[in-house]
Amino acid sequence: MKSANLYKGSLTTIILKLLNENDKMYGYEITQKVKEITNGELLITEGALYPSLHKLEAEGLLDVEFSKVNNRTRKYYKLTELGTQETVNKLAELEDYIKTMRALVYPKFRLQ
Amino acid sequence: MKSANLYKGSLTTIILKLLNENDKMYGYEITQKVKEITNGELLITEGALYPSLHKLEAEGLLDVEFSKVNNRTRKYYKLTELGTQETVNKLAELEDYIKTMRALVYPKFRLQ
DNA sequence: CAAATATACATAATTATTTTATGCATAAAA
DNA sequence: TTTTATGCATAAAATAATTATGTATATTTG
Repeated sequence: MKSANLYKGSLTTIILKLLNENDKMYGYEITQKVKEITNGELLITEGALYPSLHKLEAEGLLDVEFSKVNNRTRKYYKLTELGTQETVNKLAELEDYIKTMRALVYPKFRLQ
Repeated sequence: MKSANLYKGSLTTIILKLLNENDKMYGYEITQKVKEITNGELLITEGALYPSLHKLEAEGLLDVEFSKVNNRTRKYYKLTELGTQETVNKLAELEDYIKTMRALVYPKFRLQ
């Protein structure tokens, strides 16, 4: 997903949140949306994205729906009920992560 | 380092920053300090810590110094000049990461 | 006093995630 | 007509962490 490897482990959170915002999206669209929002800061590779989408689907967090546009196939993903719940969890985990990291790197932000 | 895998990729940043704050530390001390600062939120495993310290030393970011306390050996690490520079980079990367993730998960925080 | 816990380091096997490379296919632009 | 863009997918390799061990000494607890 990029050189700075802090993004490792963040892909699921990103996918779930984008789907929460956009109702339904297809893989390529996700890569472009992330590129756009981050001004090219973060580029999601297909080798990371597609396996991740497949896994989320297998876990029942995403539903799939195909459609053909301009003679090209799109595979749309959308959140299931369970996926929406997991989105909430993942966002909370992100907040915890940020809070904890701030406590570690800015001693003034000590927790407690 | 913990269940929530957002921490993957953050260990180097944590180690470097702690050494920047504390001048010199030994491995076990680092695990305890992280546990303390994060109120037990983040537990660094030895299997992750020691290989990471060895790698940072091999890259010339850390210097090593042994000392014997209460008949037990401690291996103290401290930042080299290069290590201090890298600390600055890692902290900047963390800020970028947080900024980018906020842009992704809170659309109101759009970059640009 | 014996057993458990804490201190202190280290590595190997496994697992998980990502990068890099490759493959297929169609459409649009240069 | 070749390159770039759109669209999916997977396999090999790299990276990083967890889990499981191993060694050794010190301290605490029952």
